[in-house]
Amino acid sequence: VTAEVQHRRNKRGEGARLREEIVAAAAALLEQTGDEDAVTLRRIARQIGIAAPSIYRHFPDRDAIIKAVMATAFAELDAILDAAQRAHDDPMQQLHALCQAYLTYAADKPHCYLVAFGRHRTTARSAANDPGSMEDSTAAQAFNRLVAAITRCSPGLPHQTAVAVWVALHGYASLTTSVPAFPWPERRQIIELLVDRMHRVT
Amino acid sequence: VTAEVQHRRNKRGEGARLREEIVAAAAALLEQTGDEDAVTLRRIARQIGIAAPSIYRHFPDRDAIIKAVMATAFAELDAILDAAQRAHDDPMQQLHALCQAYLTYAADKPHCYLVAFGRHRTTARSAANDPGSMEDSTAAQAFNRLVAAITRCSPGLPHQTAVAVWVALHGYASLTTSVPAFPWPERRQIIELLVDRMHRVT
DNA sequence: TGTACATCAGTGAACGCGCGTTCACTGATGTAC
DNA sequence: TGTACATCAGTGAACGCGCGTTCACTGATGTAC
Repeated sequence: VTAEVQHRRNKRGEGARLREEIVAAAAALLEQTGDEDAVTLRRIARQIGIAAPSIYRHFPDRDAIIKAVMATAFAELDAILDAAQRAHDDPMQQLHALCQAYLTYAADKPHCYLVAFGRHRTTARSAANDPGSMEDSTAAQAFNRLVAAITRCSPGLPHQTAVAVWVALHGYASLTTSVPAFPWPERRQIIELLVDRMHRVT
Repeated sequence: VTAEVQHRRNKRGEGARLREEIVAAAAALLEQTGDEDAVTLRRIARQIGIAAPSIYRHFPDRDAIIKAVMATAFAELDAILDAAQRAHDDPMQQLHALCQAYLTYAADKPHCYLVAFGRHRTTARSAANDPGSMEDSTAAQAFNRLVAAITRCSPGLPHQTAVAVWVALHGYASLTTSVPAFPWPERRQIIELLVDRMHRVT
């Protein structure tokens, strides 16, 4: 198992293409293995069919690749949430669509999602050096959509309610991946239950 | 940095003591680093002040140590939940205490908690070989306490409601650790909100 | 149209590292006589 | 009470591995003249 594919050399000026291939391969590796540490330069290189040092033309070090993968994942999620919201006019329908899209994304790329929202180590590390880093702010951005949608639906205590909904969505997304053997209710059922009970300020 | 402490040789028949020290050191390492892969035989040995091969008197391989740490964590959590529940007679107070205890444990040992309930890789791996493994069943055990407590409080749809509560607790526990920069509500507030809205079948 | 050359995309060999694990061992200690 | 010995707890050196990263390089390709 030396190389999965033989890589075709890019043309003059198109070297940047390899950058995308590297990020895509890293994301695929992360999704397949579910292990951030399994995403090594050498495995990425092997998957693409290039030599490992070629990566250094595009990234200063391994960590930069991981960060690029995270940035891509967050951008995807954000785009999906945005699209889901725009598809409806009614605030309640928007909220439903938002939750649905959130869980669908997490189910489609479970490990990318888990690493993106659960990488305690790097968050802990980077939080010491530079608080409010990319991850935190983009996580906050995804969250702010939910806050806004929930605020539109229910007049009272929007922040706490939104936190409760987000927290439950994240918990469902995480646990269905971590403990698949459990008899989980359907996505739609849990969303209906959550939204139904949460949005009413009785 | 060769050895943190010089380890005193155990007396004849008391060799089993080292086993506990190994598990404790591994748990401490996991909690400090937040990274399962940082728990290496050599680091454990260094922390205790023994030679790395000495570990093989007590564990067949590295994986067995990690499993022992997980088993200990689950046992602790279960004992804590049990104690919280026994401290009250009223079902509603029991439920509150249970949720409180759950979140307190997760806050005290955040990384142990996260790895125990979020180790997607090993769960994925072992689920292939032996479905319904130790982790799953013990996770289910912790969960079944919640189901029982919630069932006692509310007559309708206990399973889905219990899932919603557990899922929200897990999400809160995970995200407060992963995204500490966020303006999280207090533990008590989120519990009151959850229990209050969830247990009423309107 | 031909040719020299700068540049760009990518390579192969090598480095030092920490790791899990194996092996043959050492030396203290309790026990049998 | 003394001593030989089996056993138990733990060791030091070594192995092969995959890793991130560095280095001097190769060879195709577009461009200037």
